[in-house]
Amino acid sequence: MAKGLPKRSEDFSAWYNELVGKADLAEHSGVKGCMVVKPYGYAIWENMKAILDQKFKETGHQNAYFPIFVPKSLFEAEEKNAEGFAKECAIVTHYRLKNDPDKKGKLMVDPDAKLQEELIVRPTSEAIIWSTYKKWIQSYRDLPLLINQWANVVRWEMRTRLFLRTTEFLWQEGHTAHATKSEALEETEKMMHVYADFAEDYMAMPVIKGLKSESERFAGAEDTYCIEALMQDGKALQAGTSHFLGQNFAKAFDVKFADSEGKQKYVWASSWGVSTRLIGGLIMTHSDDLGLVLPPKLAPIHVAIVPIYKGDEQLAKISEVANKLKADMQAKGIIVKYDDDDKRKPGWKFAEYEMKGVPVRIAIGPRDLENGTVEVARRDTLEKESLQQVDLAIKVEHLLEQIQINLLDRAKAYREEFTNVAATWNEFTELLDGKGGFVQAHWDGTEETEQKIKEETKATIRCIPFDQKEETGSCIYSGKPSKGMALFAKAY
RNA sequence: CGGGGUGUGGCCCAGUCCGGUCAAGGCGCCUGGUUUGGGACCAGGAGAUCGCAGGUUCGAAUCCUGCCACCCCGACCA
Repeated sequence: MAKGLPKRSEDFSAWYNELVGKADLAEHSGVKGCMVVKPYGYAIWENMKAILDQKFKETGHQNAYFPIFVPKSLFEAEEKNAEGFAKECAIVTHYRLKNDPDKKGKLMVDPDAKLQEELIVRPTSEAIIWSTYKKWIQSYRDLPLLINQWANVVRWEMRTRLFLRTTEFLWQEGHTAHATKSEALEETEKMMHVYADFAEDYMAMPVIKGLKSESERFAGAEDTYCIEALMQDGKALQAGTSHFLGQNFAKAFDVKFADSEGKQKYVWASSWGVSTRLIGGLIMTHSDDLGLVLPPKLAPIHVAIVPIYKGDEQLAKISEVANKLKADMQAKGIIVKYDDDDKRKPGWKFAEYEMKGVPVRIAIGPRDLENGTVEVARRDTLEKESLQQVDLAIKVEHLLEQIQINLLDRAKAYREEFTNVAATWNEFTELLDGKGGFVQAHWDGTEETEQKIKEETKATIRCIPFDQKEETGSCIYSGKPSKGMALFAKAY
């Protein structure tokens, strides 16, 4: 692994790009905008997935799987949804290749194999799923229908960045159907909280919960709830969304049920999703100029043990101690890698595990053998201390908990420092041009104002936070009356 | 879609302006040895039709034409 990263302070974007590569998380593939998620990066996703999946099941959802292709006629059924995604769709038009008569050894699309109806590669699955729900739902007894899907989707974006915005990405999408509006709203809200809890409890990434403005709302939704996180460069990241879909899809796909009185009614819906983008958020929340910093609850490896030795005999003695400590830690559910690879020197390994964000590193050398100690280094603070081998597993267990807490505290403190209230337009622009971060300000609630602010400052309304005191004021831009504050930021 | 850039062993890249032992260097890999408390060192070795297709020329990584791909910056977006 090559050494050294660009500094965050000098070029955040280059720092991020190189970190993703050097920490062995992902790389560009030969396909435009599409990434290869490498084993170490995928292990993080698997951890996220396992926890989220458990949370979905605890909240009553079941997993299912729907096709990657959506026939155009289904896709266009819900007009707003179709319109919103139309300009970023991959479309399958043919189903066969043939040998090119003009170019030996080359293939060409067989013009005779044109599909009667084009297939859209799903950018999201509402259409295909609601066309299926029509068959599944007849009675109020079939409701609520609570389904989640783990899948890949394709959105043909102009510009991509590893994890943050790739043409193909992995995600989960929940699609639920309910008998009443209030149930659907409750579900929408519940899943936003599930996401927020996951972000804080596992990713150690504090988020702001709120409502999207109309222009930022999901195409086809009545309301979009979201969680917004703040990255170390002062830009916001939309980390998850939960949509209240009203009866839009039920009407578009004619999904009705008979209520207990036998009356036919349209069902109410929600959909919600998070993606591999969370990994980008994880990176940009905690990592430093030495590399990745991972919260223990998501780290593929909790502890790396590095032996420091001269000769096979000494290595054998160290290995004996290391393996015993490893077994003790594993018994507590700690994931330990004992790295006795003789081809790498300790210094190389130290740098490598720092780059990969392993929360705790333990070094064991001849001095430690004599003293019954080990050297314990924590990734978050880079502090090192010598600890007695006795009860090490318990100490490491506590240390991992402390690291998890510290990362969240640190991220919260950062966010607090970079969340400011602007009372005047001057303050507003100065904050956005200067330190960046979230800026709370009164907004008149109109799309025109939102658009003008975006044009002049590049900042968008990330959300109207739920957690704010009722307070009237006047719009930062137009001076018109405002019923509350919106949260602005430049965003990814 | 605009602007910029890049394409040379597995990876990073020199060389391209000015055509001629130019296919260099570093990392990695293989062999052997010495090393090991913050990215070791020595010796030897393997590995490239220089993105693709044409063209100019005695001769092309280098010049010309066309094409393709990817990256970065913007607009758009999770």
